[in-house]
Amino acid sequence: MKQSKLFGKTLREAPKDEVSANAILLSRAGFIHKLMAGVYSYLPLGFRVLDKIKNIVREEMNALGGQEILMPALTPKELWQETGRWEKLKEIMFQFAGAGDQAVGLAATHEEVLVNIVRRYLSSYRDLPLYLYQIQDKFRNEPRAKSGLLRGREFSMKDLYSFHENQADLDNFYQQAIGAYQKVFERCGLISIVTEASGGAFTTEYSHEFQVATPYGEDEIMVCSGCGFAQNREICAFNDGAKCPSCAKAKLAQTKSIEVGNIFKLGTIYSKPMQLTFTGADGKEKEVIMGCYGLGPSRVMGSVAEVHHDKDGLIWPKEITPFHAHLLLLDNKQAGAADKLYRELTFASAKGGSASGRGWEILFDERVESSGAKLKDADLIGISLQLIIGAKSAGAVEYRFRDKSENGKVNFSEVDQLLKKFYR
RNA sequence: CGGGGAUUAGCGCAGUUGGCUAGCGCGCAUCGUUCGGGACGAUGAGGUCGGCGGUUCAAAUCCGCCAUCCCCGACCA
Repeated sequence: MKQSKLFGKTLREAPKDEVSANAILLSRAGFIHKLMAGVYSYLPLGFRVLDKIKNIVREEMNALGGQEILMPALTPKELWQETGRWEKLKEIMFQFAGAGDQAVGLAATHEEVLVNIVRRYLSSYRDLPLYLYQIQDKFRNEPRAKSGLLRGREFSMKDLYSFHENQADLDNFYQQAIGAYQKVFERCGLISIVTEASGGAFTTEYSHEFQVATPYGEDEIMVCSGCGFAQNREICAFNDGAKCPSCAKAKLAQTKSIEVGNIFKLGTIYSKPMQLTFTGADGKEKEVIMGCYGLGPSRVMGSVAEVHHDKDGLIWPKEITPFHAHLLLLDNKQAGAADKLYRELTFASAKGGSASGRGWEILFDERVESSGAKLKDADLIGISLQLIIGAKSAGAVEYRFRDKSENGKVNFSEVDQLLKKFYR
């Protein structure tokens, strides 16, 4: 991608009123655009990052055995009445009149919609277990949207639902899901803390939240530095500095954090009222045991921006960087060489898999701008690797990792190797 | 929903004891000189001053209502 053609511009100044790092930096760098409180558009750079996060989620959900589907956001009142949630969720759900005054609502979650589908197809224990998920925008009429992407009224969510014939099978899958979630967050460059939290109305057991420590988080958790025990402060019976109830060695420390995922054992809370049953091997009809597993890609993106930045701008972890490299042309005398390198790196063989095909995602800054402006923009945008062609690089290519871990020079012919070493 | 702050050009802001044609910086356009940490000069385009109503000879400026955004709190399957 040539940067002169890239839609979206960096802003020298932070948007008025924004305070959170993710809102300021993602806006300034041209990743997102706010339409109204808690509702954002994703511009080309932001869309690339969000898409990469979603694809990581897809890979890990598929590895769990999940099958991706897509459900509607627009839903009828009658469906929600089966579980009593039309009333229960009326504060948080956008509910309004559709055609002919039919009452409809934008789904804030999808248990009812999915159970309605599954009960149509599921009849035998042979159909279980079953894991279905979607990545879709959720709508929640939050009383107060805040902190950029961290709390929105429309936001991206991956929701996985599992269906089992018994509790033991759910328990087993639930543990696998915890592992998959940790893998997703790790790949996105986040350290997630598996935190026990209230099961809410779903279960007397704890649910588990995946929390990322950051001062801009709205949750508070108690974490043991020794054994990894963590509880949401809402349910924790111990105070900051108390001895860990789990390992009895280290102390608990209170930390602000942002919840990027939350998983629940639902049991039969939905299958019972909606009559989702199956016939067991013994010929008896039983209620399906369910679990649900939420993860917010847009909130992950905001959290990464909160955690990975410095005074100059964003610092994307390599798996979700909008481009593999930011190629900066700082010396017009070398425009030809830079353009040649850009074409070589981005060239993807038509046949696919050919040795000559590189297929790297490169943002090539060939704009008519001062060198200073290009360097500033590159740091603000935060692509993991910067490749600089300028008077100082003297016939070679200077490279810098945005996290400042490494820099140096390589020959033009060695850039592909450098990329391979870092990304593959 | 309670409390606080804000709303003037695409973005960030100045301008109120009410007064002539509403300014500045960034960005944008044209030309020239620049080019390794947001270059410089010249010229130019761009505004129902958030909305509605009121006071007045006269309102960005005073008064009332409303809307929106941000922060703190409440809330957060």
